[in-house]
Amino acid sequence: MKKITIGEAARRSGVKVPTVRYYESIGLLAAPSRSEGNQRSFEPADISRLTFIRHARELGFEIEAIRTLLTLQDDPHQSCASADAIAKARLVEVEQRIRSLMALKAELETMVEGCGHGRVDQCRVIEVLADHGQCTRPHH
Amino acid sequence: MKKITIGEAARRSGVKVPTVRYYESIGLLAAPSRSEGNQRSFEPADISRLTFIRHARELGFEIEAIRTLLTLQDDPHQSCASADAIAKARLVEVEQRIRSLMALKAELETMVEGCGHGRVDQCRVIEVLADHGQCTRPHH
DNA sequence: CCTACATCCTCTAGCGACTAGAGGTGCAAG
DNA sequence: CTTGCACCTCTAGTCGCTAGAGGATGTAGG
Repeated sequence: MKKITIGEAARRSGVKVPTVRYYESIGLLAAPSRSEGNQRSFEPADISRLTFIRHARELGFEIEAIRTLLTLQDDPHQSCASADAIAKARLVEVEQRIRSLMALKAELETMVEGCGHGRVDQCRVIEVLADHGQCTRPHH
Repeated sequence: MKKITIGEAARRSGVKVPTVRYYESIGLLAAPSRSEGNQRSFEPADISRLTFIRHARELGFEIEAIRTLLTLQDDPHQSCASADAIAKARLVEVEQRIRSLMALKAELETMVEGCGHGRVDQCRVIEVLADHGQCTRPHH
């Protein structure tokens, strides 16, 4: 068994070194064994776990959701309903966020298009911000 | 001149009371005059400013960007180019965020659809998270 | 005038998920 | 043996608020 250093683990999993330590500190990752010189020595399973976490984070799952997903993964005989529910909830969140960002985009476009590149007193950007009634779509 | 209390200002601007104080503390809003009993007394101009801030925050502008936008608004003879640049930068950010969320949505949908509602060892949700190679689209 | 109650005040600490930096140790190559 | 990088722990900072403690003020009713 060759020792995997934290730097190596970071490179393989795509999680940054301080973040690996952070995950250990909050108990998301079990504390690995140490070398004689007190340096962390990871197992291949830790790399998988870190990769799992990174991927879930990229998908926008919160740490607490990931914690739940990881305990599910650790016990493969459990029902998959919780995992499903977590993913579905995240999907709803993402859909809502997209809708809200689309409305935002429309408003920003109006602002930017309306900018005559002159002085501030004729600037549509400032104007729209100052007076919400100017928004073409009432979205918030 | 009738005195506008912080509660009244919050109600009129849609910014919460502690947030109004927070904005004052970071210098986004000038410190208002005080009543005999040391209570804040706002002017109508403060309400406009708070509304401006709230609107800009809803559009996702960062506090520092809003600070710049506000100084622009305070001096209407300046060129509108900075305001324009800030808005455009925000637009680009929003567009990128939308694209990334769309990719995410697609991946979450695959996960949720693939869930057979059985046990974890057959669960696509867990599986996809564990092994990124399973992603249909390589987006990150 | 007194009391009840809402609203106000300041101050500190906490949230999530890291990130940065100080100050020190381990280890491998030349 | 020294150079220099990677590692260690610990604390504090980031952003934009939010929560709570502990106390003062303002207002309406009796």
